[in-house]
Amino acid sequence: MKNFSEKVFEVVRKIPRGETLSYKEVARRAGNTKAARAVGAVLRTNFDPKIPCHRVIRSDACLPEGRGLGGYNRGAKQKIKLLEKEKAVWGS
DNA sequence: CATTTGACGCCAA
DNA sequence: TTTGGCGCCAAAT
Repeated sequence: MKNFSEKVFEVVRKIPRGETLSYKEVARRAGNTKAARAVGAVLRTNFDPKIPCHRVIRSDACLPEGRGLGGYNRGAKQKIKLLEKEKAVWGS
């Protein structure tokens, strides 16, 4: 049994290239479906290039850019760029 | 140790 | 359909 943050790191690390998971999904895999918020808090605090946190997006990311895909410790701009580069498709 | 903040999500009006 | 409010969890102050 690991701490929530550790589980989150594992799940995010397991995300295959070109795939995207919502915070809710990651939280669910981590053990708490309602901990979507906590997932963001952990990812924001812990920097780690081994963890493609840019593949973790909001559930309502399909909405107008006003909300964006969520934040990113390296800049939301970079996050979107990476997703596009990975040919990842999330909503639409 | 208690309180506030925040990369979220869903329900109600 | 769009806007507002509530709930949940973990980390920071």
